[in-house]
Amino acid sequence: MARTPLREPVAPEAGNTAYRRLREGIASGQFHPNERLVEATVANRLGVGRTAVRAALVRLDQEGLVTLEPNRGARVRLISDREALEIEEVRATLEGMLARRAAAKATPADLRDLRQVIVEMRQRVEKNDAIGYSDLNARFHQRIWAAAEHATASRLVGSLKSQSIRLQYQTILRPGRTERSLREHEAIFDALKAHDPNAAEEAMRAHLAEVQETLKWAIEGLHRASTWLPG
Amino acid sequence: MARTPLREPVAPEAGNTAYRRLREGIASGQFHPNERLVEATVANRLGVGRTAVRAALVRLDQEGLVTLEPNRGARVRLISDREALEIEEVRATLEGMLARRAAAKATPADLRDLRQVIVEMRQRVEKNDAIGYSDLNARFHQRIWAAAEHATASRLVGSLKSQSIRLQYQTILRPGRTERSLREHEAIFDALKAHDPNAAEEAMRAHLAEVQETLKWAIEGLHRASTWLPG
DNA sequence: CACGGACAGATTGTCGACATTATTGGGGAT
DNA sequence: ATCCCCAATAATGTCGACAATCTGTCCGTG
Repeated sequence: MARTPLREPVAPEAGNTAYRRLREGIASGQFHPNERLVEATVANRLGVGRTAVRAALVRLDQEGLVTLEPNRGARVRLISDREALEIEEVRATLEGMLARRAAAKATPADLRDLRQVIVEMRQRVEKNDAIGYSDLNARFHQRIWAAAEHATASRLVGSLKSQSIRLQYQTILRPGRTERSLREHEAIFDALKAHDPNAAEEAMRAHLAEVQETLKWAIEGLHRASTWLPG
Repeated sequence: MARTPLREPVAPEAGNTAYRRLREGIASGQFHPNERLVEATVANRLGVGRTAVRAALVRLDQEGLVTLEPNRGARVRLISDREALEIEEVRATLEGMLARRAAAKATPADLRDLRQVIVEMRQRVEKNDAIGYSDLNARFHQRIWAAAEHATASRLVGSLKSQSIRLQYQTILRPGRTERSLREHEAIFDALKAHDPNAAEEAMRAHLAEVQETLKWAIEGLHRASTWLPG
């Protein structure tokens, strides 16, 4: 016999929702870099209690999306240009290792999925759909992580990726980037298919070196268009 | 000369003490692997409020030292043997990269400090002081991270290290390990002094490959002496 | 006019109380 | 005897209140 509650039940997972929405808000730019995150304000805005916000902030601090200073509150963490490059460098190192392992361990199912992603990528390139291509790009890499069966490295790489969202959209837009990117991905796939660890790591590193170059290009572009407002 | 600081994320006063003491307790084995961490109990034991414990648990979960399941509480995370090896593998990859960078960037001050550490290491080896050697080992590696000026990678490696404390003491005790380890460290130092990136990365990887071997040896040893009960 | 101390407002840190959810153990029906 | 359902219990999730701390401003002093 279900007893009627006196009050509409609050979200049963307020903490989780606070975390997800805050994270989403930061990723989508609703909360700007260096913006102060006042607990009470955020709590109101998200419709949850301050406790939930606080827990979310601790998590995001550990993840590097937010900085949390004692008695001085939280701000959206601004990933410096230098740090963005550092992140990309670490990512290249780790993903190279993952590609190596994936080459040794890839199953037919892994290869089938990857081939499918490549096929879809070609379609997006033909349609000049850079955004769609970007999604597929993420899927491609994640599929390799899964094939490598290396939970530790995968977790780290995933965490790094979430930190570098700020510049992601800039890099997508480089003219001609998608075509080159597609060829690089094909090279990676070929190496995986051939179960050649050295080639796989090499192809992945070459690919991510190109991504680093694109990132530098994007950063310089932002500097050149330095028309940002004080405050 | 200004170096990029390796900033540990800090949290408030009581929360901070709760975090540190819990972490210490897990590292030192006061809290056993898979042991359930009931918030109220831990709060009493540490003499802080439940809120502080909860915040600490969130951080430790994010760091990988405890697992936190919704509505089901926290337990000390048992790092599986496989995971320990994974961690060591990632560490080798990242520290190899850091050694490479350190070789390019090392200043005379860096090299002087490292040489000093090596000198002290020799003394500990002569005195058969494995524990003291282990401390110096940590200092040696951290000094290289600092020289590499790569905050992102340094933070990750530090976090990994904290997760693999469980087996650390086992690995120290392997007979003859310290002597070999010393020689490996000397090789790393020579490469850094010569500002030879390739040699530095190679020496570091060789060193950590040996550490991985020792880890496997320690794990097998524990299996052979498998007379302990799951808590 | 510059400097520094102290006050006021705002924000974070901590705690205890209450609601919600999992777990355990017992009782009854088959 | 076994299984299922349900109360009792224990632990977690959430909230509001209060204390501690920080920040900016105003005012008196030199």
